Amino acid sequence: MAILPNMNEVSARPNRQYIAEQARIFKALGHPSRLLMVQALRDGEKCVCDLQALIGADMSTVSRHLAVLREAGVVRSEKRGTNIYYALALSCLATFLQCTGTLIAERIRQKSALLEHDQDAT
Amino acid sequence: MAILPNMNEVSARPNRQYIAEQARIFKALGHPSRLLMVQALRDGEKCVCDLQALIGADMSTVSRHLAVLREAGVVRSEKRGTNIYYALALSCLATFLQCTGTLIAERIRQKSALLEHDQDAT
DNA sequence: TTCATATTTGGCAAAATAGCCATGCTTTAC
DNA sequence: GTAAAGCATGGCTATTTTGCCAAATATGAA
Repeated sequence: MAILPNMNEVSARPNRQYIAEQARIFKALGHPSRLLMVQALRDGEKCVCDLQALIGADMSTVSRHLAVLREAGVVRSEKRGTNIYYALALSCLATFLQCTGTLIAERIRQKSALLEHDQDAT
Repeated sequence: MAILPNMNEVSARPNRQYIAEQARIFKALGHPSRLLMVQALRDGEKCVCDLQALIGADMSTVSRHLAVLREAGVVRSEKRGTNIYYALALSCLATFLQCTGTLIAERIRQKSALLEHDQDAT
């Protein structure tokens, strides 16, 4: 029998492959264009053309970004007719986006307030 | 009054700064060494020396990684005596790590099974 | 003060990433 | 069959990231 990763062991002391895969997910999400596409996919699947319109970059660029997301397992793609439709494949992502979103909004708010204060002082 | 980001607007149609900040968080987490440190910090704060022992890279490398995490707002640091202690600053991260962890463990399990199957066939 | 310890920062070379253009592939329309 | 539409991929350059060494900084001990 092959050496299978033990769930408990994984949780306690993650092995290299496990960490690498998880980092891959974060890395895939760590680009504005890719994150924007993922945000959009929360509303439902979209074809590459839709996502290209959203990003406004070359089709080839969008396609590569989608490949990164797909290979990380963040999205999945399905071909129907002449189009390829992408959809979210990481259900728990929405919650996390919501949470960080709230935090970031708060941080941006505070930073704006700080800038305003500095302007008042000068 | 300064233009403050509106929460509703942010949720519906994220602006550039918002997306960039959120992507920054993911990017920071998208490196095996940084992710490993963050995983370790779930157990509580640690000094840089602890984290260096965990990663096994040069101290300067670890310090740089920590700076990336700190600037993204994933961790915060506090100086006490001659040490600097790092702690998680993104509470909702633990849940997401748990969720993706389960998913990844399952994927790795399936891939292992596939490899084993291929070996049986050859 | 001087020394040792803990951490950050400057600087550099190697590696990875991003984005564009041109090209190739696949499916539908004609 | 040919043409067109929708995506992916090869290939290239510019930029960014990574990781090390050396040097700077800060803090506590002697």
